[in-house]
Amino acid sequence: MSSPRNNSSDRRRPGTVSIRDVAQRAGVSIATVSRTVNRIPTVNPELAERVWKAIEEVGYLPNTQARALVSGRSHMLGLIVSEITNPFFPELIQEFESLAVAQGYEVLIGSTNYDPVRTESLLRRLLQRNVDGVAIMTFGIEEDLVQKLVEREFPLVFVDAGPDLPNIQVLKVDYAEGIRQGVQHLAALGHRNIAFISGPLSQRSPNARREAFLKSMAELGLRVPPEHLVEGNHTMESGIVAMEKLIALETLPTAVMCSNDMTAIGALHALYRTTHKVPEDISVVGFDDIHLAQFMLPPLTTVQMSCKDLASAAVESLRACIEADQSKSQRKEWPIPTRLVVRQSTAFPRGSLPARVATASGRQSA
Amino acid sequence: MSSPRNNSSDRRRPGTVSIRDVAQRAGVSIATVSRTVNRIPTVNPELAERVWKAIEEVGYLPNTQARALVSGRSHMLGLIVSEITNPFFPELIQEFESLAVAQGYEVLIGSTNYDPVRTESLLRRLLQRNVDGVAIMTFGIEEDLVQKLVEREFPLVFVDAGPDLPNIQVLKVDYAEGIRQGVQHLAALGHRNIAFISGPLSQRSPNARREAFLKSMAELGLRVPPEHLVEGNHTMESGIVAMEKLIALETLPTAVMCSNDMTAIGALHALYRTTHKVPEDISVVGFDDIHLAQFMLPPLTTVQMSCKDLASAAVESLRACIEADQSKSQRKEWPIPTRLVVRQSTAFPRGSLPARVATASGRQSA
DNA sequence: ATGAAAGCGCTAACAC
DNA sequence: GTGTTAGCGCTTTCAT
Repeated sequence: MSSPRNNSSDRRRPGTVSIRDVAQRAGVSIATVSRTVNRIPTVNPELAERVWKAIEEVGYLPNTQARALVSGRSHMLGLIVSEITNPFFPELIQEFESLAVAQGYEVLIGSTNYDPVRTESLLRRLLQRNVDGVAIMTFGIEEDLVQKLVEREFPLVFVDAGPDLPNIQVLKVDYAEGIRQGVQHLAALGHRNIAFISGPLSQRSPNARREAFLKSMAELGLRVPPEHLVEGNHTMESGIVAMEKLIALETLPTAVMCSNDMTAIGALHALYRTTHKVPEDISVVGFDDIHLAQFMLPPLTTVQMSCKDLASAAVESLRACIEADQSKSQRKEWPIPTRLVVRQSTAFPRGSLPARVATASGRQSA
Repeated sequence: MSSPRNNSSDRRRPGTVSIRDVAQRAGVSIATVSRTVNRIPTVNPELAERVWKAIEEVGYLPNTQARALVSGRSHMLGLIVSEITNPFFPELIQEFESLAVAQGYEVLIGSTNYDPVRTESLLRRLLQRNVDGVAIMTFGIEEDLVQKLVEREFPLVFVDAGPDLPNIQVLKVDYAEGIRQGVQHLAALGHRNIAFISGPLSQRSPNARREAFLKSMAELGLRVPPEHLVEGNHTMESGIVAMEKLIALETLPTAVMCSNDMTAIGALHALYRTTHKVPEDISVVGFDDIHLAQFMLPPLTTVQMSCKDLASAAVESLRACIEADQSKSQRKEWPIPTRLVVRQSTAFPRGSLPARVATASGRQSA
């Protein structure tokens, strides 16, 4: 009658206790322990008490892997970003993680680094790990790579755009409105000559931002000469390069709208190396409102795309998708609002009456 | 004789194929499939061929959870950082992740946000997920929280310091040398009046840096008045506050050494708001060499503590620990070197002969 | 209400 | 060399 299993044998890590240890200690079956842990209401309160006590005593922690294996749900979420060193993402990740953990999910983070090979292997890893859902927050990913996830009907959430399929959620950032907020702000200050530094136009979201800029300008009846449209790639370095191109122009625009904050920060740096002062000679507006923006010199006026909104919509939509009856889950779009945050990188264009007033009152230079 | 198991039943995700599907398709047993996948050399090449073909055809991906359950190894590594939004960490994470993935490990990232409650739950999650090892890169964590990990003999790697136990690896950053490099650089330029902005002194590593500063100054026979020792908390905000305290002093030091880059960046900001110019009036040195440092205005002179070195030592030591015979794994220290990166936030103190020369040659102002 | 037992997908003895 | 089988730790019928 002796049990063939020896609890302290095998490759088990020392100190690891299983459900059986708890059952034995509490003098109940493992089923009862399982039910107690999962708070099934039918367990006798007295037994439950004993079980909890035993759990405490032996330091039992349910093994997530085993749970996942039998339940078919891993309680892990995949989060795919383009590049973790881009300051926009850590803030998003942090928020996403907090929310996910609060809902009982673990997060597997992967960055594509814009490398399709890396992305492919990343997706395979997520599949093998059996994540319950994946948030693809890369602002541009090759659609065919996502094919496998789609086939297996993984709940998926995209930013901006995604295949038109069931089980897919899309976070729609209102670029049109966000960019318009920036442009209108500049126009309201009196700017007519506004340049735009875009992100990589091979991607969807940067493209949407550029289109939004052109549309906003057209709405105001403002012309945008082609040389005022410079392509960057959303890095600070590319912002520097792009701004240098603008500086080399015969006539400097009086304001620059940027596709994201890092670009704007690059522009600020390029300008710092010249005699042009921000905002006196030229105004700069960013997009994203990353943490850094408020600490720039001068603090950056920018359009806020709330990380919190983005992250919470992502987690929420995935959770809904996962926990809903599979059959009735369907594509849904979640609007993500934007708002203008006015700081000190924008001002009236030099030479306008309000600018002179501002100058007279000491705003001009430190 | 009909199989009781129906492959397309249950909660299994559509498109999921198991080892049995492959076995059936290839006309072999599941054991042979397993052996093939795990590249056991004894399998008949002809059969292996058939198995690989079947795998390809049905799109089989081994289920990591099941593997982990039976093998006792999850192939997951925990990575604990203090705060993912601190720019130092994303770079570390990125490197750590790349290396871990290259070794076949997944990474579970957690940030403590300096919150013991959060940290506790984080550690519990890692335990439940059965990670194979944990890197604690927080520069300061309550030791008793790590107790459970230690008990279960999880391979652990710490930065700077950790309990003196087997299975524990320690990454020793050579602060003494790093800080000395910074101080010597300043001294070589002619600075005698050097202040220090520290990190939170309740933590080990900031303390070590401060001690190193005092020692380096003493070595040079330089006195440090108490008001030149300001405590910050390694954030940009605290750097601003600390620098403001220094600015309020009767005589401004001619140079400031900072405990980390974010602090130094804060100092730069505080100075920007005044009439004091960097580096003409005051030199600033950071520590870490985060990505941002090179893009500051002016680019920050700093002491590099290589993320790559740190990450690779962490992954390598964990891997060694995990894959080694448990019995012979023992505490080991891994030295992490530092090196000075001279940029443009440091110069000769104003009034010294070389400074006048520099001024004359147009270095003074833009 | 509780326990026994059947698996979840896989690896590793153990037979042949 | 290959197949059979016993679990890994857990959840969940199905009896009782």
